[in-house]
Amino acid sequence: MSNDTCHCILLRKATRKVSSYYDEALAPLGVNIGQFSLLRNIRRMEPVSLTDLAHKVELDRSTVGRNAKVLERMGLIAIGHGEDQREAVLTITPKGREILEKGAPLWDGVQDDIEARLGHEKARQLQDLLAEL
Amino acid sequence: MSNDTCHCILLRKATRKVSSYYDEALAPLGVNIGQFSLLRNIRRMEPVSLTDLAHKVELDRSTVGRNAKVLERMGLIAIGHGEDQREAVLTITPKGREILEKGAPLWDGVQDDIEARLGHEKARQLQDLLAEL
DNA sequence: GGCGGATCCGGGTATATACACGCATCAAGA
DNA sequence: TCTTGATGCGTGTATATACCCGGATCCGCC
Repeated sequence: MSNDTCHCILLRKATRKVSSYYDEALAPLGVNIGQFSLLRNIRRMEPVSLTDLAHKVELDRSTVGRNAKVLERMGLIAIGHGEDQREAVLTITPKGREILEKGAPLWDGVQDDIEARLGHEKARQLQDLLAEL
Repeated sequence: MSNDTCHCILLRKATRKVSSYYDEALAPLGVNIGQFSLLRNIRRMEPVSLTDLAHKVELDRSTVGRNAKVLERMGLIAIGHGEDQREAVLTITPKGREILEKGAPLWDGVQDDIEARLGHEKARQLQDLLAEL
Protein backbone atom coordinates (compact mmCIF):
# COMPACT_ATOMS: atom_id res chain seq x y z
CA MET A 1 0.00 0.00 0.00
CA SER A 2 2.94 2.29 0.67
CA ASN A 3 3.23 2.74 -3.05
CA ASP A 4 -0.18 4.30 -3.22
CA THR A 5 0.72 6.88 -0.64
CA CYS A 6 4.27 7.68 -1.65
CA HIS A 7 4.30 11.40 -2.31
CA CYS A 8 7.03 10.98 -4.85
CA ILE A 9 5.33 8.29 -6.88
CA LEU A 10 2.05 10.16 -6.83
CA LEU A 11 3.78 13.32 -7.94
CA ARG A 12 5.46 11.49 -10.80
CA LYS A 13 2.21 9.97 -11.90
CA ALA A 14 0.44 13.32 -11.82
CA THR A 15 3.30 14.97 -13.65
CA ARG A 16 3.24 12.42 -16.44
CA LYS A 17 -0.48 12.80 -16.85
CA VAL A 18 -0.52 16.59 -16.74
CA SER A 19 2.45 16.79 -19.08
CA SER A 20 0.50 14.81 -21.62
CA TYR A 21 -2.38 17.30 -21.45
CA TYR A 22 -0.11 20.15 -22.40
CA ASP A 23 1.83 18.09 -24.90
CA GLU A 24 -1.32 17.10 -26.73
CA ALA A 25 -2.54 20.67 -26.89
CA LEU A 26 0.77 21.92 -28.24
CA ALA A 27 1.29 18.99 -30.60
CA PRO A 28 -0.03 20.88 -33.65
CA LEU A 29 2.89 23.26 -33.21
CA GLY A 30 5.43 20.47 -33.01
CA VAL A 31 6.65 21.39 -29.53
CA ASN A 32 6.05 19.90 -26.11
CA ILE A 33 5.41 21.74 -22.87
CA GLY A 34 9.05 21.59 -21.81
CA GLN A 35 10.20 23.19 -25.03
CA PHE A 36 7.41 25.72 -25.00
CA SER A 37 8.17 26.78 -21.47
CA LEU A 38 11.88 27.00 -22.15
CA LEU A 39 11.16 29.13 -25.18
CA ARG A 40 9.07 31.47 -23.09
CA ASN A 41 11.87 31.86 -20.61
CA ILE A 42 14.38 32.51 -23.34
CA ARG A 43 12.18 35.22 -24.81
CA ARG A 44 11.86 36.85 -21.46
CA MET A 45 15.61 36.83 -20.77
CA GLU A 46 16.90 37.17 -24.29
CA PRO A 47 19.78 37.36 -24.98
CA VAL A 48 20.70 34.88 -22.30
CA SER A 49 23.53 32.49 -21.53
CA LEU A 50 22.96 28.81 -20.84
CA THR A 51 24.11 29.19 -17.28
CA ASP A 52 21.75 32.06 -16.52
CA LEU A 53 18.86 30.31 -18.16
CA ALA A 54 19.55 27.10 -16.30
CA HIS A 55 19.59 29.05 -13.08
CA LYS A 56 16.29 30.62 -13.89
CA VAL A 57 14.49 27.42 -14.73
CA GLU A 58 16.21 25.50 -11.96
CA LEU A 59 17.53 22.80 -14.21
CA ASP A 60 21.04 21.49 -14.69
CA ARG A 61 23.05 23.49 -17.20
CA SER A 62 23.78 20.43 -19.28
CA THR A 63 20.08 19.64 -19.41
CA VAL A 64 19.24 23.11 -20.61
CA GLY A 65 22.06 22.94 -23.11
CA ARG A 66 20.71 19.77 -24.67
CA ASN A 67 17.15 21.03 -24.69
CA ALA A 68 18.29 24.26 -26.28
CA LYS A 69 20.07 22.35 -28.99
CA VAL A 70 16.78 20.74 -29.94
CA LEU A 71 15.10 24.14 -30.15
CA GLU A 72 17.96 25.31 -32.33
CA ARG A 73 17.59 22.31 -34.61
CA MET A 74 13.91 23.19 -34.91
CA GLY A 75 14.86 26.72 -35.89
CA LEU A 76 13.13 28.31 -32.90
CA ILE A 77 16.21 29.82 -31.31
CA ALA A 78 19.73 30.72 -32.35
CA ILE A 79 22.79 29.81 -30.33
CA GLY A 80 25.60 32.30 -30.77
CA HIS A 81 28.56 33.64 -28.82
CA GLY A 82 28.86 36.72 -26.64
CA GLU A 83 31.93 38.87 -26.11
CA ASP A 84 32.95 36.28 -23.62
CA GLN A 85 33.90 33.52 -26.02
CA ARG A 86 32.91 30.89 -23.50
CA GLU A 87 29.32 31.96 -23.38
CA ALA A 88 26.61 30.40 -25.54
CA VAL A 89 24.10 33.16 -26.08
CA LEU A 90 20.52 32.23 -26.87
CA THR A 91 18.15 34.37 -28.87
CA ILE A 92 14.72 33.65 -30.29
CA THR A 93 14.14 33.47 -34.01
CA PRO A 94 11.04 34.81 -35.78
CA LYS A 95 9.84 31.26 -36.08
CA GLY A 96 10.30 30.88 -32.35
CA ARG A 97 8.21 33.97 -31.69
CA GLU A 98 5.56 32.62 -33.97
CA ILE A 99 5.37 29.43 -31.97
CA LEU A 100 4.98 31.46 -28.82
CA GLU A 101 2.15 33.48 -30.33
CA LYS A 102 0.31 30.47 -31.60
CA GLY A 103 0.99 28.43 -28.50
CA ALA A 104 -0.23 30.97 -25.98
CA PRO A 105 -3.94 30.32 -26.49
CA LEU A 106 -3.35 26.58 -26.57
CA TRP A 107 -1.49 26.77 -23.29
CA ASP A 108 -4.25 28.96 -21.86
CA GLY A 109 -6.77 26.35 -22.86
CA VAL A 110 -5.12 23.56 -20.92
CA GLN A 111 -4.50 25.82 -17.98
CA ASP A 112 -8.16 26.83 -17.95
CA ASP A 113 -9.33 23.26 -18.31
CA ILE A 114 -7.35 22.21 -15.30
CA GLU A 115 -8.58 25.09 -13.20
CA ALA A 116 -12.12 24.46 -14.31
CA ARG A 117 -11.82 20.84 -13.33
CA LEU A 118 -10.31 21.57 -9.94
CA GLY A 119 -12.02 24.84 -9.27
CA HIS A 120 -10.07 28.03 -8.67
CA GLU A 121 -9.78 27.43 -4.98
CA LYS A 122 -8.23 24.00 -5.31
CA ALA A 123 -6.03 25.04 -8.20
CA ARG A 124 -4.59 27.72 -5.99
CA GLN A 125 -4.19 25.25 -3.16
CA LEU A 126 -2.30 22.92 -5.42
CA GLN A 127 0.16 25.58 -6.48
CA ASP A 128 0.71 26.55 -2.87
CA LEU A 129 1.25 22.98 -1.79
CA LEU A 130 3.71 22.30 -4.59
CA ALA A 131 5.67 25.35 -3.57
CA GLU A 132 5.83 24.13 0.00
CA LEU A 133 7.43 20.85 -0.88
CA MET B 1 4.84 35.06 -15.64
CA SER B 2 2.93 32.22 -17.24
CA ASN B 3 5.84 29.98 -16.53
CA ASP B 4 5.47 30.52 -12.84
CA THR B 5 1.86 29.44 -12.89
CA CYS B 6 2.04 26.57 -15.35
CA HIS B 7 0.70 23.58 -13.49
CA CYS B 8 2.88 21.28 -15.50
CA ILE B 9 6.13 23.11 -14.90
CA LEU B 10 5.39 23.48 -11.21
CA LEU B 11 4.59 19.79 -10.97
CA ARG B 12 7.83 18.88 -12.68
CA LYS B 13 9.80 21.11 -10.40
CA ALA B 14 8.16 19.67 -7.32
CA THR B 15 8.66 16.14 -8.59
CA ARG B 16 12.36 16.68 -9.16
CA LYS B 17 12.78 18.10 -5.71
CA VAL B 18 10.76 15.48 -3.90
CA SER B 19 12.43 12.69 -5.86
CA SER B 20 15.76 13.91 -4.60
CA TYR B 21 14.57 13.69 -1.01
CA TYR B 22 13.73 10.03 -1.41
CA ASP B 23 16.78 9.32 -3.50
CA GLU B 24 19.10 10.77 -0.90
CA ALA B 25 17.49 8.78 1.86
CA LEU B 26 17.76 5.54 -0.09
CA ALA B 27 21.24 6.25 -1.45
CA PRO B 28 22.98 4.12 1.21
CA LEU B 29 21.17 1.13 -0.25
CA GLY B 30 22.22 1.93 -3.78
CA VAL B 31 18.68 2.29 -5.11
CA ASN B 32 16.55 5.29 -6.00
CA ILE B 33 12.89 5.83 -5.26
CA GLY B 34 11.80 4.58 -8.66
CA GLN B 35 13.64 1.33 -8.23
CA PHE B 36 12.52 0.96 -4.65
CA SER B 37 8.91 1.50 -5.54
CA LEU B 38 9.09 -0.87 -8.46
CA LEU B 39 10.66 -3.48 -6.21
CA ARG B 40 7.82 -3.08 -3.75
CA ASN B 41 5.29 -3.62 -6.48
CA ILE B 42 7.10 -6.66 -7.75
CA ARG B 43 7.12 -8.17 -4.27
CA ARG B 44 3.44 -7.57 -3.93
CA MET B 45 2.59 -9.16 -7.28
CA GLU B 46 5.31 -11.75 -7.50
CA PRO B 47 5.59 -13.67 -9.73
CA VAL B 48 4.50 -11.10 -12.26
CA SER B 49 4.84 -10.46 -15.97
CA LEU B 50 6.18 -7.22 -17.37
CA THR B 51 2.84 -6.38 -18.89
CA ASP B 52 0.91 -6.85 -15.67
CA LEU B 53 3.45 -4.92 -13.68
CA ALA B 54 3.44 -2.08 -16.19
CA HIS B 55 -0.31 -1.97 -15.97
CA LYS B 56 -0.18 -1.78 -12.21
CA VAL B 57 2.33 1.02 -12.02
CA GLU B 58 0.81 2.82 -14.98
CA LEU B 59 4.02 2.99 -16.94
CA ASP B 60 4.82 1.89 -20.44
CA ARG B 61 5.81 -1.75 -20.70
CA SER B 62 9.09 -0.92 -22.33
CA THR B 63 9.88 1.48 -19.51
CA VAL B 64 9.20 -1.15 -16.89
CA GLY B 65 11.21 -3.64 -18.89
CA ARG B 66 14.27 -1.44 -18.93
CA ASN B 67 13.90 -0.53 -15.27
CA ALA B 68 13.53 -4.18 -14.38
CA LYS B 69 16.67 -5.01 -16.25
CA VAL B 70 18.56 -2.61 -14.00
CA LEU B 71 17.15 -4.30 -10.92
CA GLU B 72 18.19 -7.62 -12.35
CA ARG B 73 21.70 -6.38 -13.00
CA MET B 74 21.81 -5.26 -9.36
CA GLY B 75 20.76 -8.74 -8.31
CA LEU B 76 17.52 -7.58 -6.68
CA ILE B 77 15.15 -9.46 -8.94
CA ALA B 78 15.30 -12.41 -11.30
CA ILE B 79 13.79 -12.35 -14.76
CA GLY B 80 12.68 -15.76 -15.90
CA HIS B 81 10.07 -17.33 -18.16
CA GLY B 82 6.62 -18.64 -17.39
CA GLU B 83 4.82 -21.49 -19.08
CA ASP B 84 3.94 -18.98 -21.73
CA GLN B 85 7.31 -18.63 -23.36
CA ARG B 86 6.60 -15.07 -24.30
CA GLU B 87 6.24 -13.92 -20.76
CA ALA B 88 9.09 -12.44 -18.76
CA VAL B 89 8.33 -13.40 -15.18
CA LEU B 90 9.78 -11.29 -12.40
CA THR B 91 10.58 -12.56 -8.94
CA ILE B 92 12.43 -10.97 -6.07
CA THR B 93 15.76 -12.31 -4.89
CA PRO B 94 16.81 -12.54 -1.23
CA LYS B 95 18.98 -9.51 -1.84
CA GLY B 96 15.95 -7.70 -3.17
CA ARG B 97 13.97 -8.53 -0.06
CA GLU B 98 16.82 -7.30 2.05
CA ILE B 99 16.76 -3.96 0.27
CA LEU B 100 13.05 -3.71 0.91
CA GLU B 101 13.52 -4.44 4.62
CA LYS B 102 16.30 -1.93 5.03
CA GLY B 103 14.65 0.64 2.85
CA ALA B 104 11.28 0.65 4.57
CA PRO B 105 12.35 2.77 7.54
CA LEU B 106 14.28 5.11 5.28
CA TRP B 107 11.22 5.58 3.10
CA ASP B 108 9.10 6.12 6.20
CA GLY B 109 11.49 8.80 7.32
CA VAL B 110 11.12 10.87 4.20
CA GLN B 111 7.40 10.34 4.13
CA ASP B 112 7.14 11.50 7.74
CA ASP B 113 9.37 14.48 7.11
CA ILE B 114 7.17 15.65 4.31
CA GLU B 115 4.00 15.21 6.27
CA ALA B 116 5.53 16.96 9.25
CA ARG B 117 6.53 19.87 7.07
CA LEU B 118 3.14 20.18 5.43
CA GLY B 119 1.02 19.04 8.31
CA HIS B 120 -1.27 16.02 8.03
CA GLU B 121 -4.14 18.06 6.72
CA LYS B 122 -2.22 19.56 3.84
CA ALA B 123 -0.46 16.32 3.05
CA ARG B 124 -3.81 14.71 2.64
CA GLN B 125 -5.01 17.63 0.53
CA LEU B 126 -2.02 17.24 -1.73
CA GLN B 127 -2.68 13.57 -2.34
CA ASP B 128 -6.30 14.31 -3.09
CA LEU B 129 -5.44 17.11 -5.49
CA LEU B 130 -2.88 15.02 -7.32
CA ALA B 131 -5.46 12.30 -7.75
CA GLU B 132 -7.91 14.79 -9.22
CA LEU B 133 -5.59 15.87 -11.97
C1' DG C 1 -2.12 -29.86 -38.70
C1' DG C 2 -2.02 -25.13 -40.33
C1' DC C 3 -3.18 -20.21 -40.77
C1' DG C 4 -4.33 -15.56 -39.01
C1' DG C 5 -5.05 -12.55 -35.34
C1' DA C 6 -3.79 -11.47 -30.64
C1' DT C 7 -0.29 -11.03 -27.23
C1' DC C 8 4.37 -10.48 -25.17
C1' DC C 9 8.70 -8.84 -25.36
C1' DG C 10 13.14 -6.51 -26.97
C1' DG C 11 15.36 -2.85 -29.22
C1' DG C 12 15.60 1.66 -31.72
C1' DT C 13 14.85 6.42 -31.11
C1' DA C 14 13.71 10.68 -28.72
C1' DT C 15 13.13 13.80 -24.91
C1' DA C 16 13.96 14.83 -19.67
C1' DT C 17 17.30 15.19 -16.25
C1' DA C 18 21.53 14.78 -13.37
C1' DC C 19 26.43 14.37 -12.28
C1' DA C 20 31.23 14.18 -13.34
C1' DC C 21 35.05 15.28 -16.44
C1' DG C 22 37.73 17.74 -19.42
C1' DC C 23 38.63 21.73 -22.47
C1' DA C 24 38.64 26.57 -23.50
C1' DT C 25 38.54 31.06 -21.93
C1' DC C 26 38.79 34.77 -18.76
C1' DA C 27 40.52 37.55 -15.06
C1' DA C 28 43.52 38.81 -11.31
C1' DG C 29 47.78 38.91 -9.34
C1' DA C 30 53.03 38.15 -9.46
C1' DT D 1 53.75 38.59 -19.57
C1' DC D 2 52.90 34.13 -17.18
C1' DT D 3 50.64 31.44 -13.78
C1' DT D 4 46.44 30.15 -11.45
C1' DG D 5 42.01 29.78 -10.20
C1' DA D 6 37.38 30.61 -11.65
C1' DT D 7 33.90 30.26 -15.09
C1' DG D 8 31.16 28.46 -19.16
C1' DC D 9 30.43 24.64 -22.09
C1' DG D 10 30.14 20.09 -24.29
C1' DT D 11 30.18 15.23 -23.81
C1' DG D 12 29.89 10.69 -21.64
C1' DT D 13 27.05 8.01 -18.86
C1' DA D 14 22.90 6.69 -16.35
C1' DT D 15 18.09 6.61 -15.17
C1' DA D 16 13.03 7.92 -16.49
C1' DT D 17 9.71 7.60 -19.88
C1' DA D 18 7.16 7.06 -24.31
C1' DC D 19 6.11 5.34 -28.95
C1' DC D 20 6.80 2.31 -32.65
C1' DC D 21 8.34 -1.76 -34.99
C1' DG D 22 9.59 -6.39 -35.60
C1' DG D 23 10.11 -11.13 -34.02
C1' DA D 24 8.35 -14.93 -31.22
C1' DT D 25 4.70 -17.31 -29.31
C1' DC D 26 -0.01 -18.60 -28.45
C1' DC D 27 -4.70 -19.73 -29.53
C1' DG D 28 -8.87 -20.51 -31.80
C1' DC D 29 -10.90 -21.97 -35.94
C1' DC D 30 -10.95 -24.43 -40.28
